Amino acid sequence: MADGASPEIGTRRERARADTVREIRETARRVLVTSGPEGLALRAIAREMGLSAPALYRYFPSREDLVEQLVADLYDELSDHLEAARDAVRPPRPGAQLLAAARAFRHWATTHHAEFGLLFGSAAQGVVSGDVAEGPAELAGRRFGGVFAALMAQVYLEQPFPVPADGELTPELQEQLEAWCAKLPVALPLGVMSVFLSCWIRLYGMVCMEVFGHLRFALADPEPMFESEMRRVASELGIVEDCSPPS
Amino acid sequence: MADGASPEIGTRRERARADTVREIRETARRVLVTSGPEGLALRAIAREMGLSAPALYRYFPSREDLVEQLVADLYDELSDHLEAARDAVRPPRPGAQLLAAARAFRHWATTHHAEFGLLFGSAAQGVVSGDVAEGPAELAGRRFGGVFAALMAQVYLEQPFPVPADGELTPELQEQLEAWCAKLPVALPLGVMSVFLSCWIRLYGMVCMEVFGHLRFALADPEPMFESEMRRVASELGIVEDCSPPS
DNA sequence: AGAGTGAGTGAACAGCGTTAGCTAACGCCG
DNA sequence: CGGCGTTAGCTAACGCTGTTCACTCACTCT
Repeated sequence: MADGASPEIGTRRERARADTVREIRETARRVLVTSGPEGLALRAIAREMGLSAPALYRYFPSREDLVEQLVADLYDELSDHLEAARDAVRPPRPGAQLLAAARAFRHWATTHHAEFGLLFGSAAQGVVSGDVAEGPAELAGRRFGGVFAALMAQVYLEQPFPVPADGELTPELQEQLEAWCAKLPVALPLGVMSVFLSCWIRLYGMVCMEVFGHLRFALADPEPMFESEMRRVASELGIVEDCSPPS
Repeated sequence: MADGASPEIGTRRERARADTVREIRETARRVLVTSGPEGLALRAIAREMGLSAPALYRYFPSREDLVEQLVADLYDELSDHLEAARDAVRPPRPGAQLLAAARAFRHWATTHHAEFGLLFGSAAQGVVSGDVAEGPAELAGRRFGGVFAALMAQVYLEQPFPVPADGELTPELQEQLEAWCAKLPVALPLGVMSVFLSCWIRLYGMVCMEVFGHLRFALADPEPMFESEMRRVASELGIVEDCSPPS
């Protein structure tokens, strides 16, 4: 999807190279799921595809770059998953679609622990890097976030839900939200942005806690709590459609 | 605090050993902050205290156990920090204390990135381990959670806030919450437990996203958003006290 | 005083990311 | 078709990691 180059382009060598790069990414993906984020070693990837480790340096300048490419691939895969769930909703009302995407997010996370850990855990570049690295991972991450943002906007535009007026927000928060809004394609009331962030925080928090095991102190099976949270969020957004999960 | 043994106890050797263990833990802590979670190497710890790496195996059976001990220490330190913030609130109304603890949590997280990453990131044992390991880290983690749980209970007992009735909860969720409630010292309505979890999810989600950099796509400075979230949560809990941060 | 225990050591193993230097095959151009 | 430059891949090596083994030395207890 992001690498949508027709296979007939470029010289023979360039095609072979592109194939190898693709194979490396697929193999890395496979090693990730079988060995976990900690076992994602260059040598393991090379071994898996019958290469020596230094050979990979012909294709990626360092392990970090390879991992970043993998992160981008995973974000894309996750985005595809969300969009598929969104588009499968009949009738296509934005509210139901938003809930479907949220459930798809949790489903993907719980069935792809290693991948989720790589994307959203602290192992990513997140902990320390101060400036916003404009790599492919960042780009793919934006696409992922955009899926939820677009749905949220549609929900609001179709049927506005109660939102704090600009005056109710702290001046500091207004400033932050305005700066963000300026980077977005469509302008929405600042209150909508704050509600979107709030909802996203709840979804992220819930799923992260479940996958990282920080909910086991209370719940053996977090799904009912997840559904409860979704219901609360949905009611805050004025979503009145059938909220029962598709199961 | 957790290791409250008087210094006069045990034989000479036992005291020396306890001192060394303590020194190892302190050194590990120091290495963690200077080199990050990835740089927390046995050899680095040993080097820092003029030892060879294998010497540490006299005190900890593996690096994993040392890290677990460190996690427990950090949980204790964080709990102390929260309790100090809680106890500094005058007058000591539970609502204001809960807010103070939440702010102290964020403050500790943002000023202790490496430590927070070790406690709450995916690098911990959380991603894979299926069963609940009853190590010292788990115990210290429970103490940490207990600070918030106790405050929440006090807030409710002093002035009950609106809470879903048992009948409004899914049977599955009721079951989960009852199982949890059975492990707790005091029994509270299931609705309170669900609201507590919901609030904790929001706090955890907000702080995790900020520290792990998953909020930079929107906010350069997440503090105003954090305060906004706290205000929302507080109003849900019927907390009407002065909500302004102490700054 | 002699035995035993335990702390600490260096050497070693397997694995990691990464670099350097080499070989051999490939594609292109005259 | 012959030669040349590019490039994929290799091995060897460096420094790092966690961990084990065999050993020494000092301290403790009988």
